Amino acid sequence: MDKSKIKGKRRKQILKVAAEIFGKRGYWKTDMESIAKKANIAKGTIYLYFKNKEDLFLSIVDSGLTALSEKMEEELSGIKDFLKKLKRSIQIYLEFFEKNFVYFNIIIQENPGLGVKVGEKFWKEFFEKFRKIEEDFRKGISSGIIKSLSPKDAIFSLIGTLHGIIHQWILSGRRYSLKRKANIVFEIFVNGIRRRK
Amino acid sequence: MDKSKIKGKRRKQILKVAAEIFGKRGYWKTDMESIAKKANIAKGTIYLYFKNKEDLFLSIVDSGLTALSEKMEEELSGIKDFLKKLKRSIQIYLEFFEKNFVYFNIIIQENPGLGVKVGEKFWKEFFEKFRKIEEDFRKGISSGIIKSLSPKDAIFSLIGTLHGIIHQWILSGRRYSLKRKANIVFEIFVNGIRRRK
Amino acid sequence: MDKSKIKGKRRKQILKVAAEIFGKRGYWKTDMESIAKKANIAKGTIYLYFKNKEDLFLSIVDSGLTALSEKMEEELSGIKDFLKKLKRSIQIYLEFFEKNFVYFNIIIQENPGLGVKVGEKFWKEFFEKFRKIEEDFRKGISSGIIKSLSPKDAIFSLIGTLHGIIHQWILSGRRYSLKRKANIVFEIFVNGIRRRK
Amino acid sequence: MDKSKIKGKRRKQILKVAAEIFGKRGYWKTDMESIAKKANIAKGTIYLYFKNKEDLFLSIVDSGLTALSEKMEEELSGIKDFLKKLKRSIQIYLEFFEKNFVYFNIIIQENPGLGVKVGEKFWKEFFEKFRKIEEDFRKGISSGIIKSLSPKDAIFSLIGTLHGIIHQWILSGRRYSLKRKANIVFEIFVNGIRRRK
DNA sequence: AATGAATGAGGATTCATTCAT
DNA sequence: AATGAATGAATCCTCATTCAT
Repeated sequence: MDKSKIKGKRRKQILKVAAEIFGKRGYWKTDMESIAKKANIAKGTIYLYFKNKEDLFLSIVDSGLTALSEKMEEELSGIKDFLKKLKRSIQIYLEFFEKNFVYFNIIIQENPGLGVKVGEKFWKEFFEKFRKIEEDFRKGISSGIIKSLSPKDAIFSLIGTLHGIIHQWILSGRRYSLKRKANIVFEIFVNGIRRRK
Repeated sequence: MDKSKIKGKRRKQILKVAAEIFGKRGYWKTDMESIAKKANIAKGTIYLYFKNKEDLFLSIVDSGLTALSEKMEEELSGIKDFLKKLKRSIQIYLEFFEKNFVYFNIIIQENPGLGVKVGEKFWKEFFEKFRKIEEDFRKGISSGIIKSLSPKDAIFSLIGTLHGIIHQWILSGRRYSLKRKANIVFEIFVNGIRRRK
Repeated sequence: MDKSKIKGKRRKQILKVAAEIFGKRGYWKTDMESIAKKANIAKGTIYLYFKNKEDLFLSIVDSGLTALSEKMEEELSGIKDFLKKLKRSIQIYLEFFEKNFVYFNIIIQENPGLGVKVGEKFWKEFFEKFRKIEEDFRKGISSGIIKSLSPKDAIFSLIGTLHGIIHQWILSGRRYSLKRKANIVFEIFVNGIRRRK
Repeated sequence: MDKSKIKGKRRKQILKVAAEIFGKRGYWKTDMESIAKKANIAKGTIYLYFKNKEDLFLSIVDSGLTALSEKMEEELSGIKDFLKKLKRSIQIYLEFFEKNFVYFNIIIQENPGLGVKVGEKFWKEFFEKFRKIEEDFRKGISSGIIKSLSPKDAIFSLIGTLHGIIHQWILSGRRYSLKRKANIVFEIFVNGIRRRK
């Protein structure tokens, strides 16, 4: 393994450990010392890979958003039918946070009051990448499958619904399978937007 | 005006000022000094009314939740019809956060990493008080008005949808009337849960 | 004693203690903890009176320069004769650093590499206030008492000579009276080292 | 070229680069990383040639003092006449710092608060080597050329005057030739500022 | 009750130095 | 000899909380 690979590995190791702690304690209750200790490295080493605490945190957010984005891109590219695409999106979303539930706190809830607001970052960047979904909604509307409503309203409602369901799952102690809830979200959401004759 | 009333007044003044700053800067970026200054009192005075920073913050959360609860209790008591009640609930919810939008950050988004988690507090306490809604859902199901689904799923979906819509409103710079969105939320949510023949 | 007086006193106490330590160890080897300890106060207290370490240091420089300036202003105002004035200036200068010799390190030698360079500050600000000396030199030249040479060259030579003498005094362990050297400096500067018949 | 020569070369290269940075930023604001980068070597390599940062710095001081000493030794050996010797000394001194002005900061001004004080080192070592000058002064006195004054006072005054002039030159942005000031220094020092009829 | 000066634990960050490769 | 990743001691500064007045 060459050096750059090792460097990448170390970086990832820090990201992983830090995500776990940030996810558990939140940005402000997490100190660099804890991350270093858990990663079995010295405090200073973190600063070789990340400019500062904020940079480390935002790198986690970024890597999370990127992972989710890529997963979606990859899985949805082949699906043409709007409703099937929607259903698969919901599944992927829930699967992702079931598997990476620490990211839910980090990406969605955490509001570190930094220069960049993470919540904002999520809502903006995520939808930047998924402007296609907005496009899909538009097509769905024009094809008569779904009601004539603002695509933005629809998307924010959907994401909101998903977050509500994830929240419930976390509060209940994550004792059931989150991705099984995909059907319910789909059912509630779609039969609300589906046009009836 | 007797002393206890004055004391109550001073307390409320602090709560109000603190809510504003917490709402703007978040829990961790807010310092007691700023609150004292904005309230034109000495730092030490805050500690006569609140045990510590956390207590002050949670008192704001409480007062917010109480205000919202009371408003709902008051407005919904006379309504019998489930769908009308639901619609009014949505309206009140949106009206409340349009008027008190700083509370959205405080009650919903802020995750101070304190002993008591605020998000948790919200989802738990709020629904504690609104167990009635769950009851209403049950009735709605048994009367055949709505589909047979878990009341919890339904409520979390609804609240999630509402938060999504509020989020969108905040990100857009609060440039439109939030309560006008009540119809859309109702439409999306209800026509999803309404049973069709 | 009213509060502002007490506050002024505390400030001066910190300045005094800090000057001593900065003078002994230099800017970079001095840590805030040491100053606090020697002043019998908490670290944080220093920050109530000074924005940061740099501010504290520059305040010392300022207070030193001001004290020296005021002393000179006060003592020289009544003297008309150029050579007498010059002699008195030399005496005051040497007396000042004999009494406040820690300031010699701080004001003259220390080069903390801060935004404001202290040496520069000294040479500039000090002479700003003593532009009169330059004026006096000009008069001395036009009246034929002294040679026709650049006043700036003369002043820098004089100050340089004084610093050389102070340096020698410090290196020798300050075992003799510095102000007794005033005559020698005056003699060398005014008449030179060459013997006249 | 044999190995020891290469080693000497590498050492000199580091000294040169380090002198430049130390001269510009001062001891404390200079970090080993910057020196390594500018010298196109690894940080660790510096430690093969110098024990530590302090050693590197003091080596620069030494090399500077040695260069100046050797230059003087070389140029003054043939001159017998005291005043001519004095004049040439002044010229060499100014020439040296005009050419190597970064050394002025390093040798004269910098006060790193190290175990060995550089200023002290300068005044002591330099005069150690130039005890001859003291001897010359003594001869000058006994031959009646110069006044009967303490040779130490005279030398410290001279060096002080020179430093004042160099300081002025640096503050003015080094926009004129420093060695041209040799005459003025000589004139002031030897004959004083008083006009003779 | 109110004040605000004082406290000091806590935490981010830097950087000289080491050492395995 | 050379490297540069890793170390961790050192240090500045913040801010919630206390308490004498």
